[in-house]
Amino acid sequence: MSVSSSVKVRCIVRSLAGHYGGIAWWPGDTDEVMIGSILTQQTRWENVERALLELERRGLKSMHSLHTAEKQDIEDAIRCTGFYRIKAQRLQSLAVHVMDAYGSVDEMRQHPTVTLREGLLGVKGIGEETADSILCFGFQRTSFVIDAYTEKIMQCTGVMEKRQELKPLFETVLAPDPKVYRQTHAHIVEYAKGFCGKKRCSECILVNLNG
DNA sequence: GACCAGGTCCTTG
DNA sequence: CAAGGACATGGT
Repeated sequence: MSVSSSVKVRCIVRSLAGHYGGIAWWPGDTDEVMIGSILTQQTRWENVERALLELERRGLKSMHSLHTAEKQDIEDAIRCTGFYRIKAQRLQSLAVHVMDAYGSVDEMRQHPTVTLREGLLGVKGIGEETADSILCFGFQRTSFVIDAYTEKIMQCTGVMEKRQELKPLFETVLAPDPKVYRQTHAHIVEYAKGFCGKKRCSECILVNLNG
């Protein structure tokens, strides 16, 4: 990673923090974050919230209950998030992984981030973004989430690193504080939804926030 | 009706 | 390895 990229990212992070300040994001418990991370794949958050309510109503909003639930019940509960069949499968695969490898969500907390991440990535249907979302927002770890918004903003601001390079770049720049990681990602999503929609993403983030 | 949403996996060239 | 398609519903 080049020095100039680090400088740019540092500047962007600071600008976003100054603009948005501290915003609460994903206050839910660990089980809810794990489930929501899968449901939100390629899906609007408002639809995910409805599915979470429906899962709760059916007593399925936990790794423990999903582990033994009927697949059909899960599908019915999450239909409104789209890709409901594959997502039901992914939720159960995650639940099986959690229960088989650790016995419980609470037991997972005892393990180091790299171990948890490796395990999560081994679950079919959990890629880097979903794994990092779970670690960052569900387990309060310093594992930065790179999503399509982050990638797009980086392109708009002339940070040339490829997607794979962005995670280490941010993790070099950010203070090693879980709260900073969560807020920075939240800031990026907030900004992107406002300025990086559809076609024109020509406005530079630094101009928008500072000029 | 077209197009997109906080991805991931599988198949091709 | 990069690119394209599949998975599916709901909102603009």
